Amino acid sequence: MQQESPRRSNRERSDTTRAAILDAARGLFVAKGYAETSTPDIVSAAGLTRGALYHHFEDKKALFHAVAERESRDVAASIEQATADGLTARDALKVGGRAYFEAMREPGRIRLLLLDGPAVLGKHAMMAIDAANAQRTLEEGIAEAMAPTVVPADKLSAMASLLSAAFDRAALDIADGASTDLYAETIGTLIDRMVST
Amino acid sequence: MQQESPRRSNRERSDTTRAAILDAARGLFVAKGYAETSTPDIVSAAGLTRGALYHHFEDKKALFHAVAERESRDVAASIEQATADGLTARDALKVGGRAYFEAMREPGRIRLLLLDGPAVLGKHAMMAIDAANAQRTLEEGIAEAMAPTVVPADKLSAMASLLSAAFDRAALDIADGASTDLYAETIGTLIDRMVST
DNA sequence: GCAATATCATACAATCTGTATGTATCTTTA
DNA sequence: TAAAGATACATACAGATTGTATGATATTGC
Repeated sequence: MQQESPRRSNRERSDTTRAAILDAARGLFVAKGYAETSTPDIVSAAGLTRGALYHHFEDKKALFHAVAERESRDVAASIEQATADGLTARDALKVGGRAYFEAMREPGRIRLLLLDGPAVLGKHAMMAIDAANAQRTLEEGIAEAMAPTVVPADKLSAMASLLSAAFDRAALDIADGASTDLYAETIGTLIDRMVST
Repeated sequence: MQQESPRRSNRERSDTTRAAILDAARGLFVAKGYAETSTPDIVSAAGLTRGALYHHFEDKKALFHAVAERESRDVAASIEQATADGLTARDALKVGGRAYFEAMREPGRIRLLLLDGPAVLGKHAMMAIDAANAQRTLEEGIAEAMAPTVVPADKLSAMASLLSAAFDRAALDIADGASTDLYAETIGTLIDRMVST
């Protein structure tokens, strides 16, 4: 019979309990929503107590922030991986969009990142979480796709924001049963026409 | 000195207290958000007690639903008024969009309809509230603008959804300080190119 | 090895939500 | 029109939740 773990470093202890809390919280936030999920539920699912939770996280909102942040990083990683190779800017936008749809099909991400996130953390915090760079990536993609035409920065920003909103809505509709292919094609046409001079 | 109101019908009593609760709730939901607003706060602001609130509304969520519904009706009325005259379908889309931006500048509407609404009531309930017809109106406008080209229903639905998402995002960005003219122009171009055959 | 600190559990105070109950006012009807 | 019932609203209560304060145990630095 093995000893339970005669000596674990603080770092190691913190990492495992933080991960346990994050995992349990994510599961419940996804299943019941942020508001309907209680901290007793979370720590109970994690096999801990509320003391651990409030030691590692400022409050319930900070815990949600950490969950959303990790989720957003995972989404960003999926997209980055899909668009790694040498594509034209226009194709990179389309391929990245499809990768985004695919990533957002992971159950719960819609709720975490598109529904509860903006309400709980505010639009500004969600934008900061949003890979912190999705907007910039889109702007660069659009600018490159429209080259050599030069678009003013504010106009470019507006186009990127609108395109990003379209991607988000597409993910929502797809989660509601709409066809991924239909939306990929519709957005593809939208991109083509938007960047055409 | 006037008598306070020696006799008021039940209908009249209900209407005034319902309105008082709705007004107070709207103000607090807008100022602090749904989650941070307590029912004691609401009825205190309305000069009533929680008994009245729970008599007229099933629960706090139902009260929010009523507030959001009224707000959405007001927005829809503004748009309808702006697009009443005989415009081409394409222009009606643009004018309607601008009217939407203008209507959404009314403080609080962003938070009620675009941030808290989807999280508190769910995407489905918000779509049902959404004038119940905004999506349909957009679909008709797009179809008419693209005539005589005939677009399959599901594709039309996708286009309308994406356009609606763009309008929502534009309203959000404008509330954050972006230029209304810039977004009106950018979306106008988007519409032109989207409906061009 | 011992003080200092980090990790986590337990206990507590302040709210908040929804319901149950009570009272006054209005409406129906015999 | 007077009693009976329904409606409008206030008050009281039970259960649950959040954040904090305090306590115990394990780890780390000196």
